[in-house]
Amino acid sequence: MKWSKLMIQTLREDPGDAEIDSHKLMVRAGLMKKAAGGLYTYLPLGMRVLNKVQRIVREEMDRAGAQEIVMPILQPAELWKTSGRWESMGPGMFRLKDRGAHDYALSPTAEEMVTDLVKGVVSSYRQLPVTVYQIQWKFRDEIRPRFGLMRSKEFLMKDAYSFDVSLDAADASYMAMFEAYKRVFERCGLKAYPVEADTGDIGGKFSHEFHVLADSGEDGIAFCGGCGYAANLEKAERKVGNGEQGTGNGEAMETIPTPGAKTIDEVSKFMGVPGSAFVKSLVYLADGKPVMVCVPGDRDVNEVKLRHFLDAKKVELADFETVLRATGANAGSVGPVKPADASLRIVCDQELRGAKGCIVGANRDDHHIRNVDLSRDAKIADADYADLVVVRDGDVCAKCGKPLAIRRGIEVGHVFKLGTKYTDAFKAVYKNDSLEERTMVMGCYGIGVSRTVQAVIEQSHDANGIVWPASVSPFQVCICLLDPDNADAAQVAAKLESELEAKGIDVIVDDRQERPGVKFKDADLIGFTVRVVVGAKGLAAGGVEVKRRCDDKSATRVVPPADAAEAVASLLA
RNA sequence: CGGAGCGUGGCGCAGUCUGGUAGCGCGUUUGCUUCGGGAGCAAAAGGCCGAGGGUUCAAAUCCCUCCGCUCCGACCA
Repeated sequence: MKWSKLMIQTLREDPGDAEIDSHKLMVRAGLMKKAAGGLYTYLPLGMRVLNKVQRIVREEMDRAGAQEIVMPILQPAELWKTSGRWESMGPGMFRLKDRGAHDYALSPTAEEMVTDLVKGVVSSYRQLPVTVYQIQWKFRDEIRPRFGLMRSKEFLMKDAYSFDVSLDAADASYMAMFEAYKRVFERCGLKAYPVEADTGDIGGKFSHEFHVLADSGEDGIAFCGGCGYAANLEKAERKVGNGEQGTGNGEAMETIPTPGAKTIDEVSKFMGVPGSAFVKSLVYLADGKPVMVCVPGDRDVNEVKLRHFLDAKKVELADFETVLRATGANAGSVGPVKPADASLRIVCDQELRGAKGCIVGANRDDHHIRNVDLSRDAKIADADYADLVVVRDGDVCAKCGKPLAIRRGIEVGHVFKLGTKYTDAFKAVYKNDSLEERTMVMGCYGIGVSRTVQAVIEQSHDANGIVWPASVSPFQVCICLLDPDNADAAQVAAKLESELEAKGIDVIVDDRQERPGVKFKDADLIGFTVRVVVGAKGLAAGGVEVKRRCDDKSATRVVPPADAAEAVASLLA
């Protein structure tokens, strides 16, 4: 391919609206161009990368036994109403009407449609298991699109769905996808870590996310250096002893005025006591019902854990009026000791079990109580102590007791063991060998294909530009033809191009009438895996220069033109 | 949804406070010189200054409304 024939536009300056390196580089290197907020056009170079990632995904899905299909993006509301997600997806789903005023969604995912599909095709256990997948554009009305392809309104996703005869049988389908995902990311040149994750709105039994570590990542992940445990902060657990909170020795409670001090921080300063001596008390609404949640004063509530513990569909902080009614005080002065509503359920983080000498809100505006012994002074059921906080750096791993480290990650893939949430809703059943009807068991598996492209860049770039792994580089090789008007040089470049193509290596020849510096800068910026410099000066000195993008200048090798193709191939191997 | 900032040739920005009819760098075009890490000189093209309304003799600049983009936040008491 001749550079002069491709629509390539590189920019010398960073785009004004990009924050993170990978986003800036995608635009500067001419891989994509913003079309509107959260919407991008893939330019020829970016399209080549997207296609290469797709090819890898297809090969690994096929190898794992999944079958490719493609389902409509435009999906009738009825499907979504069957699962209940027409309501529960809320404003995150794009909706529109056809001319007959029928409601449709732009597919943000496709559990409903695929379940409806398989229900109509599979009727016997003999047809199971089956896993289908598609690579299709997905639409989500994100609250705040950002970071280029990391969170956009429209994105390319590979979504796969498995159907099995039983929960146990589904494990094999799950593991096949799990292994396929590891290979996909490895082949894309990515270090991606599987981490335990919450299943979120999609529902289901258990799941793993695949994360690429990056400071710009939107998720927090807890890693254990001891046993390898890795989990999203939404789910990560820690081990605690009992009664670590406070240092009391049975003194009587004492109410003290704390005028104007609302936050733990303020009260802590006012009283000259560290935040960890406090019990932070929050009033939540769990499916509309008020619950008080108590955690150590220097800890944050993990709302996902709370929701699971309360077995609620939705938990949210209560409004001020509810707080007042339940406790008798306004937010900032509430606590577990004798709230106004004596029947208010109080749940506590496990660390508070047996805690003595704590400071809590007094349920009276601008007052706190100290010397509180939770088991003596508050009405908390024994079963209402649970792990309810967000873990932090240095917490103790629940599995092995070693310290946890917190990192940021970009979620590039997610595998779920779904169970029967959708197959129940759609009555997707098969007949077993006794002619009895059984509900199929599902799994679902996603890879953010477009996000993966950007994650590769986020993980692999330097001050000069992108450093593509060979497997997804827009062109594996760039031949910088420094003297396009020099017949010898042009001929050497053309011959090398065809030799490389004969080896199945894709190559671009920079045949532009540009000075060498411009060509080098652009080659570094776009980041082609191997660069070959063909120039009259070099040829006169005996050869062409071959170098990998990831190597520094000192690694440049000069080889005779006849050996160049072989030298390039060995660098790509 | 709340807060903040921004919208000026293809890209990055100045000019807005203190109104007087638009400028810089990059890119583009042409010519000459140059030619191994983003060349120099000379000439040139390209902008209803986000949209609408208002104030004024006069608006990129002041006022109002709307639209778009970016960032932060969405109540951890």
